[in-house]
Amino acid sequence: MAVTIKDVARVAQVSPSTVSRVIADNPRISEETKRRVREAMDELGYHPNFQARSLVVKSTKTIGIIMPNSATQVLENPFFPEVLRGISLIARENRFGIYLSTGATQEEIFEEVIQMVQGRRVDGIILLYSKTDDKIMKYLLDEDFPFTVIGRPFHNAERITYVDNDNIYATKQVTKYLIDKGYKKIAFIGVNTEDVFTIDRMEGYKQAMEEAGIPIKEDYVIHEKWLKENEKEAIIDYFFSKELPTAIVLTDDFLAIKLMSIAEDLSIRVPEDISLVSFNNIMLCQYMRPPLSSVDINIFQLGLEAANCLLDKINHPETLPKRITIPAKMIERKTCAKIIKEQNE
Amino acid sequence: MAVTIKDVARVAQVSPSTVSRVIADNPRISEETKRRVREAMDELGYHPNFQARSLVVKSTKTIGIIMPNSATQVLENPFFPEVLRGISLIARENRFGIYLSTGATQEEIFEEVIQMVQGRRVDGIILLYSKTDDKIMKYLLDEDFPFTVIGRPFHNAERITYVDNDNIYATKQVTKYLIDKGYKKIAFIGVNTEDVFTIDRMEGYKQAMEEAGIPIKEDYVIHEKWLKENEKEAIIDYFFSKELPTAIVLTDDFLAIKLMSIAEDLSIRVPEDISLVSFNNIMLCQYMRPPLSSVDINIFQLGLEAANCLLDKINHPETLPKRITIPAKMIERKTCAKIIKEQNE
DNA sequence: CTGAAAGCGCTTACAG
DNA sequence: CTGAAAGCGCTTACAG
Repeated sequence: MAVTIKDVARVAQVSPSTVSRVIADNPRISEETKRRVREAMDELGYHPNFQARSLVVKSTKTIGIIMPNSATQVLENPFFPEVLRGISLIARENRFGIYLSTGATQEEIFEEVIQMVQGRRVDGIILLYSKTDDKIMKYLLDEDFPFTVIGRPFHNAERITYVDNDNIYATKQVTKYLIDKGYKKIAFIGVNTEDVFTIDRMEGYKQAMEEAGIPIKEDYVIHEKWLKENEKEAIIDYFFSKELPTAIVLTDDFLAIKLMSIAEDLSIRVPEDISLVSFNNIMLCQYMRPPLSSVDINIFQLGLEAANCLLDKINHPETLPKRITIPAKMIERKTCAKIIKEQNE
Repeated sequence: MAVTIKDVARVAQVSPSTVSRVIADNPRISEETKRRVREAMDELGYHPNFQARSLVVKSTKTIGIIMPNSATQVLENPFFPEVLRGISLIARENRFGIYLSTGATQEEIFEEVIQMVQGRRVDGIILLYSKTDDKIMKYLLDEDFPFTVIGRPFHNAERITYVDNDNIYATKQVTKYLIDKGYKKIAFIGVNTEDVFTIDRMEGYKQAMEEAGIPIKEDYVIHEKWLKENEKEAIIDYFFSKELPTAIVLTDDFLAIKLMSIAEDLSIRVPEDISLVSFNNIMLCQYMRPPLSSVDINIFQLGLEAANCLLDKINHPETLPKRITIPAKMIERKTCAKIIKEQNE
């Protein structure tokens, strides 16, 4: 059986209370007995039992991380490991552990969240995504449980601490960049009604277009599913059924990479025939040919700050909700042509 | 404060013991009182406290996952999310939670492992990697703590349950495939002395070459670092300082993708001038141009089986160590030329 | 400076 | 079929 505080007490010839106090390095214990107790601990190979400690101090020193549902392939995206790396850094520095959700559907995940908070498995939660329709945030808010979200909450944002890029602004800038080069036939690929960040990015695209006085063609705003789920043939048909855009803003590098491969098959040249800018700046962007221009959203930083905010909330429950904005920066590579001049039809 | 078993007992007019028994669905409790207790639980919104339960039953219902150290960029690799998806599936089915390591260095990770097992934070551990030099496995073995590894343990393999591909065999097949096409100047990129799987893959390469009677040129066996860490210029120099291989086996898709981009810059054509096969078959392979031939190692399955084995070990501590081999299968795409005939120099 | 006692929220023999 | 009691391994007032 594992060695407990009692065993140590016996060997060190003190009471269990005293052993507990030297673990906490209580200043009221004499150096002499601290030494003796520590010796005993080493001798026996004592390690405190976490469960027991948690039970009495009512803190688990672990943070729960809710991933997007693993049934989809969102996880193929390097976003996830990178954000985890940021969170890990802070967790480790503060000696917190990480407890991960495993649910495959929204419903399962919701159940897990309830388990985590009611079962006192974690001290706080980081939501790795923000959906337009999600019971979790509301639940957490109602329970007044510490949490933080990566992305902009669709509801109750003013009551929630979250960290996000300014997606509207960033996409506006990117679109402007294209407009300034002279493009007018600019499409936007990758909205979906569930993910708030895609909605924000679309909004930024629209604002830039409007400010430039370029009318937005409805079939230039394209749902993420269209590129993700369609067979190559369907996409090709689409491309040839209407006037091709000359530049495209995409919400995700993966979409851009898929599109580039299709373009190549169709002998549509990037950037000569069509310019591309996407988001996330995954490592692979630089290895594409041509190398892909992409907005670096600082995923690591997103995770790091989310963890920081959460710990802050856990340690100071009264801190007010706040928003942290992580800068995003376009990395120019070779998928956008130089200045061109385009007629508006 | 959270509602406890006592609160439920009071409302349902039974003893706490009885409430505990209806939670466990003990058959000795009458349906009538079960109903009453459950009503009380619903009414109060009762959820069992996990810490307390763990403490007495001495089981945490959570498995620890040890990731490779997050200081490096290994995590950029989609291997990780995918293996996690497999583990999650099994964990969830068995109502186990997942506790994740956060360490950035080998030493930190080792400390964490000790915490996990001594602090009774987890019931068992899955090691996501196998290194040639690693104290963790030895420690776990000495402690007789349930664990499972993904990859082949370099030491004590006969005493450890692990799941792996047959990397030697798989690489041998791939190399043979190239040899059968008529290649002789075949290089191997991506060994490193730390990761057992790269050593196994190199071994397979060597065996195939030897069996075909093709002498192995030393500078055709190339360390992973060479491609990962060098600047483009250094790599270019290297390529032109010696006779170019006509085919290359790479241990990882990322290496292949990087190499393809460099080749394109040098106007070395794939597959006309140089054929390529790599490992992992990440989603992006199909979007490369030309689409990259790669060995599908079934990452999801690797995770799933590792979790299965671990649960088996947790539930039946006496089960003997075993090895599970997950099949690997080369997905032929367009990076290997058709039959050619090559002179051996 | 240190110890005895109570308690965190559960489970599980033991008894009836 | 159900309850009282002891205990899991800790921490922390309270007392001295």
